[in-house]
Amino acid sequence: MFSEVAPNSPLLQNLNPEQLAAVTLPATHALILAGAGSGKTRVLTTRIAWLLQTGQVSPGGILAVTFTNKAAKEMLARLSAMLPVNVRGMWIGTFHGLCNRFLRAHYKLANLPQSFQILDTQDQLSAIKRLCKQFNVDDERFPPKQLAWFIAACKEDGQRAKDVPVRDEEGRKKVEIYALYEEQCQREGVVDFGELMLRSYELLRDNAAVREHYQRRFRHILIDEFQDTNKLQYAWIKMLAGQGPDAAQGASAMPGGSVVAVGDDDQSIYAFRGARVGNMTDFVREFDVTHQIKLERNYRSFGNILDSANELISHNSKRLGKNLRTEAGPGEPVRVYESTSDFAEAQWFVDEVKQLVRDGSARKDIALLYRSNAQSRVMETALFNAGVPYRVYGGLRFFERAEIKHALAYLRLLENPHDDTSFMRVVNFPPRGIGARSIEQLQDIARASGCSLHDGVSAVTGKAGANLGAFVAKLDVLREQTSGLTLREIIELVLQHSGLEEHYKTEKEGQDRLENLAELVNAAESFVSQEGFGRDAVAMPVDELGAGPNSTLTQSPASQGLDPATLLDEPLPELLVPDRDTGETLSPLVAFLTHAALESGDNQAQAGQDAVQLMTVHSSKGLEFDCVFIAGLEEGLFPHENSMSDQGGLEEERRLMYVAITRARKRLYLSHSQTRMLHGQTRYNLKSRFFDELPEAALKWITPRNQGFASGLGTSAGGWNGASNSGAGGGRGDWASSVFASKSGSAERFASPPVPPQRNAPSHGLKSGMEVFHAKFGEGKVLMLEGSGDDARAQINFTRHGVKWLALSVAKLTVV
DNA sequence: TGGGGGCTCGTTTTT
DNA sequence: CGAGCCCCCA
Repeated sequence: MFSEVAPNSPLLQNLNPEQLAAVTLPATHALILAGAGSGKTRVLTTRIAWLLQTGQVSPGGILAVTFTNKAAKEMLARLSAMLPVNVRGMWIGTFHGLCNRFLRAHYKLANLPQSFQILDTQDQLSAIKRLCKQFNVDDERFPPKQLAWFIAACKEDGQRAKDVPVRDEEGRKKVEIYALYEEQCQREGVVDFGELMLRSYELLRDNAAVREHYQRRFRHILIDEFQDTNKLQYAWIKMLAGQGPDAAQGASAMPGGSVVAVGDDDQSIYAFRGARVGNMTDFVREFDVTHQIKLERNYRSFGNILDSANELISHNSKRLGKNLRTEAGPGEPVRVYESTSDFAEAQWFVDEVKQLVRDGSARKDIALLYRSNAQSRVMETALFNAGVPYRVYGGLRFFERAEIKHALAYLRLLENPHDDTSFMRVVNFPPRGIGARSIEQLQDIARASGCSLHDGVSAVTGKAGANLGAFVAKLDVLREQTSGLTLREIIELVLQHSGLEEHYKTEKEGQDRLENLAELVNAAESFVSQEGFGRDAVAMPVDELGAGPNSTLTQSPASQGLDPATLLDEPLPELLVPDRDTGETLSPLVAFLTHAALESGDNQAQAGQDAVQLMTVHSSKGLEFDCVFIAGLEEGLFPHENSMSDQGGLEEERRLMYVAITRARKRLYLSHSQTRMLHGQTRYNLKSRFFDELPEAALKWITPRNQGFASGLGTSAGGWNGASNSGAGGGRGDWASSVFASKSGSAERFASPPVPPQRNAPSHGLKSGMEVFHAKFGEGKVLMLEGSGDDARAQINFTRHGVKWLALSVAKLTVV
């Protein structure tokens, strides 16, 4: 065991036995099931540090993959804090970042221009729209969004257009468009996110020399958030690890490195975008994984919170199996609140936050989580009115803002005039009299002669030709003027001469945009200095890539406390890729543009302030807060109605809830509302079934009884009163003592195990289709019925008042 | 050409 | 209800 090499290494101190085992695993394939808050990132980084320190591998032999830039950065930061090692030689980054690095190094073999640009989702969509227009695709039958999704899904599955099975005419057309889109991207020298992955994979698959080089190089492959990998990413890893299609052939297979996959099947919440939890079991089977370690000790939350998470997730059937435990004691109960309306819920939330802040909590340690973005509005309004600083995550990020995208488009055209997506974006921005007709004319010419829009301009005649010519001339002049300038100077010049700056100066809402453009200059400046062209994958000199494992150590091994004898410093076999001979480096501009595409930047609104954090449950993954509020826990919202049709969907919702619960360190609040404004209509929601899946003993119901709907519900039918309180609390009428079950009530507490609320046996005698009369809303027709007993509700289409949901225990209805 | 009015649609998202 | 999109009109 290598662990004997450095048994007393300070690195290994304070690790629990499972963590220690994971850190010091032998060089085999292993799966680490890392529960929420179990110190996963620490284990990953410590393992890398330990491997380096014990001389089992040199930095060049490490490949560590994450999903987000944030995770990659954190890993690098922790690592350089642990070891005085140059992180340059290691390949640590996101899947896409590493694929980009790989493709830049082998751009010729990948059949790409060295300065290829990356299309983000917006760019990809506009490229598809342009394509559809050009080929007269009916955008009713084939919405560009759907095509974009289709193409991305194909690529995630590793399928080129020719590989996609065609079943019907519609499928054939989609595949045809996919093929045309690929052609267009290739012609324009751009790649989308999926293409970064797919083309890297194909290059590894098809080029034995390249494949074997990297298989030999990467002795240790570590993957974070493995449950989120898609099919292609898993195939890519298999290829790099020498477990690809040719592995079984024996003789020709190169010895691949060890793969340590870290993940948590209970936190798999991205199936909707192609993630395959099944990769975890596939991995165990296909790599003959013999070492599996569970990290179940949680260092984040108190017992009641963990009990809730454990109990909830135990309702899922497809699990690898894992139970979080803590030594921190039970802590406070999980507080549950039921409100009458979404407004009331928001008001309660704000009041509670104010109280927490008065009691000494920092606002930034308080988070509000919700299932869908639309829920933030009412909460924001309440916070705003109360003057509580808050920050909403999600939304447009820095490099996605229109003015930034415009500036980047000019910059991209300097590097690559054939980037038609960028050309289209700014050909008439700021407005310079080039309208749809001129552009159509140009597109026709370009298509006819198979050239880029830029090259087609010279053939356009008349006034349109003159205007277009002036635009292209301006670009050409800019290109000349900026050659040899620093990145900062290039951007400043472009902002001035493109007319962007002038345009936003005169626009009345332009001040913010001008500030953002100024920020772009800053971003470029700090990219050049801080990222230092090496820490960041994109800017690495090409000749460093693929070099031997020690070539990137800046200090001698001995000076780093490494034992030279144990370093794997034999030179790697020559790799016959032309780019290595040239020693060319990427221009700072290309590097910066790549950085902008791969790292869309923070949404910097109110950053840095001590503000309450608002976000969806999805974007809360990986974060933790002292106090967490999960709001809108209602059937249809959470679990979301669109996910409830199948078992898999419901289980993913449950995992989502599990993620949400496990964000909390000290205090957790759950809330649901009886009514909610949705799509401009008041909806009457049942409380989420997830309440029925939580341990009663860990909960504390804090809703006053009988507050109900007596206070009035505006246009509603009078709504609920306390007695119909969703059956939410037993012990009705006694809320001062207020520690009781969230569901069945004290009378049934010792009865049978939790039973889902009955959803049959209506007692009201209504049926859908019946004509009814309501004192306030008049005549209507029953559309739908839900629930039973006190929870029974009917959806009724009133002739005069439209569709409404009514609580039958309250609404006075008579059958006509 | 571009702004405004009318229309539709409405989970979750990173790269 | 409100955001984003498209089309039409000035």
